[in-house]
Amino acid sequence: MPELPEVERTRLSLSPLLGRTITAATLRRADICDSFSNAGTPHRTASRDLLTGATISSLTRRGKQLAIHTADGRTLCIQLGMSGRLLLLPSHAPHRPSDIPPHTHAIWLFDDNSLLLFIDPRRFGGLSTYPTEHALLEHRWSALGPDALSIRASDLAHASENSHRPIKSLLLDQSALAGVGNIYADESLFRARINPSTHASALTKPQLTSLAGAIRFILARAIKAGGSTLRDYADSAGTRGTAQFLHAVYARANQPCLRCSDSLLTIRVAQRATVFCRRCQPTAQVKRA
DNA sequence: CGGTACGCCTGAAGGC
DNA sequence: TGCCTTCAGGCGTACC
Repeated sequence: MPELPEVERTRLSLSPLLGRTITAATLRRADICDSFSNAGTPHRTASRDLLTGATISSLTRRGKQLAIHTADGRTLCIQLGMSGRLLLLPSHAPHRPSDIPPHTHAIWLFDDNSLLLFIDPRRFGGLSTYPTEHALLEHRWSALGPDALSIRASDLAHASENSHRPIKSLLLDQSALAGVGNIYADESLFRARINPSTHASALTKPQLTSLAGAIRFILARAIKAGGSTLRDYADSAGTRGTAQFLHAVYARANQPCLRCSDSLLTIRVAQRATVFCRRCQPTAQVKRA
């Protein structure tokens, strides 16, 4: 389940594509792709622009979304969803049909004979194409909050104002901050010692500062570790991550808290399994005189 | 309109 | 052993 660290590792692993030209592209499942016209209206057309003929000029990321930019200005936005991944097959190996894994929905061929595959068994991910980078920023990324990797306490304060939602629900809201999913939300809240059910507007300034720092730390550390490989995540070179071994609470329900040894609890917040320590992340107490 | 509920989809895992 | 059910979850959409 790729979140910001896994998408960032995927982005970094695609650097061999810079300067390469797409000589052919195949869309094997049309329903994973949206195209945007110059007017910005999303629509599904018979021919979708998978950047054929274009030369890759840069690779960017905002939150969990990845964008491939080309020298002629076109932009392809890739959302990995829950089970999506990219696989880059290098040019020195001959490609056989058996090289193409199941659930491969799009294939790009490059001028050096390398192949890029978009694989997504659950199809929660997808591709969106834009005629310009501006169209991507205007019509898609404008809906995203600030990138979680550089989130500041003031950003969280702004998003938390007058919000009665549980703080975990806010962290998962990509329009509030972009990049945090269920895993890193739980990890960040544990590190900041904040109860996931706390109303966002009830957080104190020190708590917001702590939380922003925890989010940046947890995400940066996970990137360094290559991302979390829980089931089958790997970057585009096939390299798996080890950040799952750093998790303090995620998927550790009923196991001892690494800080106090109390048994970790599971509850549901915002429809998501949520693991926390009731002693290290206590429910906010009403202040008494 | 802020917030919650649901459905999409497949494979892993658990129960009987 | 094997079939059936449940769960996992990002995110768009429906709903109160």
